[in-house]
Amino acid sequence: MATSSKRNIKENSIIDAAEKVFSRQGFANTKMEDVAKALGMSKGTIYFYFSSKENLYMAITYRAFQALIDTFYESVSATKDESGLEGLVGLMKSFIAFSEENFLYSEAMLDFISFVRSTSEGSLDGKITDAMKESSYYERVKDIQNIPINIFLKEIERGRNDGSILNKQKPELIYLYAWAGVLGFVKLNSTSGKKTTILKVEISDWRNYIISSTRTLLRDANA
Amino acid sequence: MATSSKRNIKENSIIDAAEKVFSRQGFANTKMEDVAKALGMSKGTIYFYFSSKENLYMAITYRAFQALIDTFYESVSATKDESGLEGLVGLMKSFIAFSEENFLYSEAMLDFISFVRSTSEGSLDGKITDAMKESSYYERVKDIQNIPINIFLKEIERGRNDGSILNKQKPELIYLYAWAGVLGFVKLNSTSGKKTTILKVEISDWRNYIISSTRTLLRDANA
Amino acid sequence: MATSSKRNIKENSIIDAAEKVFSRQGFANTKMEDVAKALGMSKGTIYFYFSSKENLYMAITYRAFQALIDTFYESVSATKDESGLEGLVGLMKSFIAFSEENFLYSEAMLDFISFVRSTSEGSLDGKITDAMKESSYYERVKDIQNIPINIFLKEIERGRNDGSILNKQKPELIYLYAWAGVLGFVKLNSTSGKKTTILKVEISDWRNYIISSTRTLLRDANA
Amino acid sequence: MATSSKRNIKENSIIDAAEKVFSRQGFANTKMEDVAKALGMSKGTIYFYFSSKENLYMAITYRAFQALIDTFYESVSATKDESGLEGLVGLMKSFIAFSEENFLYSEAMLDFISFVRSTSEGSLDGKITDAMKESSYYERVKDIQNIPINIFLKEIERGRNDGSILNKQKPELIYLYAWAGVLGFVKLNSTSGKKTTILKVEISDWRNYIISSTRTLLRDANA
DNA sequence: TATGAATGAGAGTTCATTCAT
DNA sequence: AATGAATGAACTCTCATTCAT
Repeated sequence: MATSSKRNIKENSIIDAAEKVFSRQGFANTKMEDVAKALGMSKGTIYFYFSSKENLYMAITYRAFQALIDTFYESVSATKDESGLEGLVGLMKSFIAFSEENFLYSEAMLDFISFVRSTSEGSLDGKITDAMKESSYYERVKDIQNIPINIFLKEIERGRNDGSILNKQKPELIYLYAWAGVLGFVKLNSTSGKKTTILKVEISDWRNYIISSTRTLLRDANA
Repeated sequence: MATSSKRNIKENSIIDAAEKVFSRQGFANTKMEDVAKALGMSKGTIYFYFSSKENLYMAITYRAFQALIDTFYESVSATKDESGLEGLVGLMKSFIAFSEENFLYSEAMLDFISFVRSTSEGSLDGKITDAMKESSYYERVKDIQNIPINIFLKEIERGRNDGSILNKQKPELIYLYAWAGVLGFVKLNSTSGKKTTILKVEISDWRNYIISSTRTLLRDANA
Repeated sequence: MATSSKRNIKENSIIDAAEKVFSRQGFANTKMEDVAKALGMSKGTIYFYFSSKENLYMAITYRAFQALIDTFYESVSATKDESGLEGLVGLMKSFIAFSEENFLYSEAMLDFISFVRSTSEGSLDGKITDAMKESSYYERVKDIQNIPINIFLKEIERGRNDGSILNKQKPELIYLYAWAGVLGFVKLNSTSGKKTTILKVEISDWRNYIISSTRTLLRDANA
Repeated sequence: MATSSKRNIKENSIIDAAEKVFSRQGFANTKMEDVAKALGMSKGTIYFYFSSKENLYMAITYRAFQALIDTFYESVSATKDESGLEGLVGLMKSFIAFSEENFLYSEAMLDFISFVRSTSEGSLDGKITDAMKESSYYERVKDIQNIPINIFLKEIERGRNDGSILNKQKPELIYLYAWAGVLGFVKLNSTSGKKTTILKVEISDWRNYIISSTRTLLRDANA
């Protein structure tokens, strides 16, 4: 445990640094050298902990899912005394905040699902496929990727049971719609630095509108 | 004029090929060599017409905006006898179809606005900035980038005037919300190859739900 | 033809240089950079002509077999009026001289047959296998690898027919025995630089003994 | 002595493991890590006992010569009541069997003599030279490298004295000829895995032919 | 205009060796 | 004695871009 946790600490510090550098420069524009420099260590050391750049990214992806799961559980717990609708609204708020604060995580999760979708059919480039799949984190991520979705679906069910959600669409569809809206929101805002407006719209107004639309749509039995 | 149009023809054939190759393999995974091969010409020739890979991408971006503008005008024209709400719904349908059929265009437009947003503050990597801005297409794209938005906004106005749209939000906000939803939709579906479902949801159901939500939200005075 | 031969000239000049550098430093100890420097060109240019270091080595291997074949044909032609035994002796002399003058060729041919033997059973390391087999020269070499052997075997047959060779062993066995002797001879002499003795034995005496043993064994009906 | 022998035991177990791994994968393809893993110890520990990878290989080389010497002595002892010719034939049989069973030893001995020959003139790469010579085993090997040769030569002398060997060539030359034949034999058979034929020739036939040729040549006063 | 050739600055990865404990 | 970490120089191969003709 002692040894193992020491190693874990180091691994985590590497992931920490990698997150920062990838966030700033993007995955493709970042050399392993950059990550090493940010840590004051040598490239070789990073490879001692992570077998490849892809694997390092996968580790970040794993963190991303874990963090989202934590965020979701916290949200659910905070709204457990309110209606299911408010539970869902809480999830949406959390999701938006999470995605804005961790754009890299948002990208990583998207990359992952794109990757999984693409490879389940054998398209895409062979080498990337292998590099990804050989990552020790790949399976781990696969194991937890659906947890956020399930949390979301459960809240929909709760809202239907308590009558706060009248929308009759398939829960998964509602999730996809919500996810897409959040994804588009952060994509359009990304690399915006400290900007607070886009197209003369206050980003906070947009954020609020996503929430209010969610309410509107969930309450509407015909939506 | 004669020379110029000859040149234009050549340029367009290069863009045609580049679109195909980029669509298939993605921009980053495509070498200039690949584009040249697809054209049966040499790399050098491409550089005779396009100063850089970025510039070529910018040319595609320009086409993307042009194509979207055409699509939007056609939609507006096709629904000019219907209500403003239906005009907007028509735009949404067109937008979705356009994005699905031209994922590369969708990406290019997103890249462009991300780029513009990022550079107006001087963040991002220096080299890309220069390469992009030196592109002869850069200014051209800047000139037309807002036309789709304006078309969209005009339909909202029309809908408000004819009473079919009761939603009181700022038109730009409605546009952003719509754009984000479509963007998320295609992003989550991209690289899906021939898949027709995601998370057990029929993609066509999702598409329909985007439309019906649009109607719901636009009609709702409190949304 | 003009273009093609120009390219061929360049390719050959690269192979020329590579031969020299590999001969001096060995394949493994030579960087592509070294070959490039020897040519006064850049690494990239070499990769323009040869897809990999392995492929360059394969090109050398191809040359090696071609050169041996030429040498054998010349020898056969020079001894066509003598007995089959003398024909074979001539081949041996040629073989020895060839191997001494072109140690790299000797090594390359040995590597090739070792490689072929090893892969026909699927042993060896996967990556090397692929790199080798992807070489455009691989198939070419396969096509000609047996020609020297066949020339050798034909001379044995001729010698049996004219009564100069009485040895009754399987021709292939005689070839293997001869090959092994020559191989061992050059291996033990390799990297000897300008040395003329080994173990106080004059190399020329050794060379002569190989020849005389060949005669002795071929003439002997009981050997 | 106690400490020293403890150390010796450890050293030997490392050499044991290294032999296995080098035999399987070859020296160049083996990482120190692989050897460590095979031993269940760390790389650092290996470096505690062996100053370098080369040094470890030198230790193996030393073993190789020792083992060959043992083998030769045993053979001589087993044939001491037979003629000198049969003694030599026995040595050849042993040599062949030894080389086939210990291909790594065969390679190591060849590398050693190539190395010695090359450095006595200062050719070859500087770094390897230093690494080799700094090896504590280097001198040890030098001290015993000629023993197998001397054993061989003594048997020739014995054969001449008892009249069983009529061949008048310099003994060292006979040794070189024999060594080369065996070396070529194992080289051509190496990496052949479990193959029992080469060029449609049974390897056992080849083996037998080497022996019978030896007899033929040694008996022949004019060879 | 067009092309084949050439360039050269990387980029990821490897691994023998060293070091701190 | 032993180990896990750390190092950093190599090394192959890539590819946008440029150049000479």
